[in-house]
Amino acid sequence: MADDKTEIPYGTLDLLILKTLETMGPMHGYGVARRIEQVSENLLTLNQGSIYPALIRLTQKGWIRTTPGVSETKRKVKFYSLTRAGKKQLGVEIARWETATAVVARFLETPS
Amino acid sequence: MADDKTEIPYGTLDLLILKTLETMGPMHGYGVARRIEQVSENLLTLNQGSIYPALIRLTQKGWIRTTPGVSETKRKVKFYSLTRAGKKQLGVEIARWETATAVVARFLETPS
DNA sequence: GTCGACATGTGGATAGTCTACAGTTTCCTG
DNA sequence: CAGGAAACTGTAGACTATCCACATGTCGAC
Repeated sequence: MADDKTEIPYGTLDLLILKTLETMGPMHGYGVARRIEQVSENLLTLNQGSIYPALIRLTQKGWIRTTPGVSETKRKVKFYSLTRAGKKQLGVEIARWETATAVVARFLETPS
Repeated sequence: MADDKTEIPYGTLDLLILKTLETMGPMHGYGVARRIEQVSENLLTLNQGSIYPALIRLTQKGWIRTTPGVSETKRKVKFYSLTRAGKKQLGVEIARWETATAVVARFLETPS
């Protein structure tokens, strides 16, 4: 039991959030979390304890910005959206991820 | 700023070590580190402070075993080799890595 | 009015990397 | 043969990003 559960690959949450905002436009945190679970077909379960600290971190770095608004369900929420710096950062993160996977792939290709 | 330097993707060091030992047979820690840097074409720089704790961790989990020996350069070294459990674990780690990359890839495929 | 889903947050634990230091052995060079 | 470089093993402490568990508040439905 228990542990076929895949967790967010360490360090990729920023990437996933930025990409989600780029794809979907402004969203509130809860919605981002839902979207991430949905796209991953529930392979990833995203705790609140992960998403909000991450959003705060990204805001502090200037990659996303919040604007107050009202959700589809009429609740007051913070909408997060990509800044220009965030869009640039997304490119950086994608490149980093691709480098990382390429390196690991090179090991796995090696025949035993 | 400064760094385009790629670090070991968090959590993959075990995988890289196990795979290296599977591919190369018994090696000492220093050799494993060198091999990892070499295969990655120096994209990854593996600190001693990372490799030895990892080797100890893997030993404690029973995935690798040490035998004393002598290196090609005539120094007394510990040779590390895969145990049967380690070989099995390697399969687990590979599967986990592939799941993780597949999930992230699904996000990146999404057109902006 | 209260209950459940929506929504945002915080505190502490955990884990795996990093930097930086410390030490031994063998070979090479002057 | 002294001294240093390179091979080789290790430890301590910081840091970062995730996790789990808890706390708070809003709104619509019943």
